[in-house]
Amino acid sequence: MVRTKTRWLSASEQKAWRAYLEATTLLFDALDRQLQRDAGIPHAYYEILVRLSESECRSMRMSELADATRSSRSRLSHAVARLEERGWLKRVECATDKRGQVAVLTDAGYAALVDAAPGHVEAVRRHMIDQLSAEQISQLEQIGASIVTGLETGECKAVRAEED
Amino acid sequence: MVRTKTRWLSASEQKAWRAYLEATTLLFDALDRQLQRDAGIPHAYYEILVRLSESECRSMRMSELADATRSSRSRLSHAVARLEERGWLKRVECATDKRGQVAVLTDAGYAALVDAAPGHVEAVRRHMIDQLSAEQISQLEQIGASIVTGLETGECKAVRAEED
DNA sequence: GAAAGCAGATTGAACTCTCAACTATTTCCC
DNA sequence: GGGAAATAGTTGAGAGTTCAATCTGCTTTC
Repeated sequence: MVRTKTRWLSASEQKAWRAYLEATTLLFDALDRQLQRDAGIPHAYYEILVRLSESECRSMRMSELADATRSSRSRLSHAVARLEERGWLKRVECATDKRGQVAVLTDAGYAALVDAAPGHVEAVRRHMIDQLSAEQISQLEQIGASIVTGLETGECKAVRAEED
Repeated sequence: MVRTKTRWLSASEQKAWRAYLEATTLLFDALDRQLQRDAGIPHAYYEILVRLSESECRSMRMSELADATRSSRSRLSHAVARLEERGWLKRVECATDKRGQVAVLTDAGYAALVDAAPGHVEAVRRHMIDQLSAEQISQLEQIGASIVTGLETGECKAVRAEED
């Protein structure tokens, strides 16, 4: 592999990257702590409950759920197993595909979510939304969307390029 | 504790939060994978090396390093232990405070960082910087700074408020 | 100048996440 | 139709993170 000259970050780019990194580290840690303390689950598990609660019949195929939560299949399997142990959801076989599993939120799981949501939303609001102007919030949405697009469309290209 | 009415997120606030969450999840996962693959360390460890490399004598007190990397003391202890096993840094006793330890980057650690940096910076550039306009980059810096400020100044207040 | 409390750092256990390997089923295609 | 390849999902091992407990040494206070 030919090593081309590294395009280092400019001073302003580095400053932005570090601010973003620092803010995100602090914020995500704070949110994880809040949820762990008040609901006994990490944020990743909370998201699983949220997605299930928002979908038809409070259920989703494992792979859909993995995509929706931006989680690996493996991570989701482990997480769902833990949540199942608590009785917050259950797995049932998929009717149309014998390989498939469908995760279904139970009433207990829904109740747990209803319980956890206010505290979590308050934390998101206090630590993030309330710190930003309306303008910044819409900027952040745009920024997030751009990054997501880049990562989604760039993956194949990137992988291929690295193999050259 | 009196439960006041939850201030749910508006549609636009929620959209922004989810875009940010999604982008960050994807981005951090991509960066972690890149570093793990090419340098054999997670991003948190990389940051430790960076901070040490930037400081006087390539060394820092453990607690300073923990603050600089926004890491818990415990996490840092474990991480430094791993990096020490590889010979990338070492711990020496602090001259002025017998409780203290100073982490020092070794030549091998510095070499590993020099090796890892180009790939990591390329990944940050490709997945984030290149996806954003110059304006968005400066917006993101501001947004990050605001969130950090909120979390730093808000912590004491928040804790106290919750105990009321 | 001793007791009490505080600060710096580490440890171990429990838990989450990643990676690679694996099973089972479906789809592709000749 | 039948074998190769792709898809769905799980599993176990190894590694990182968190939390609470602990240990040591500094500092405050009376």
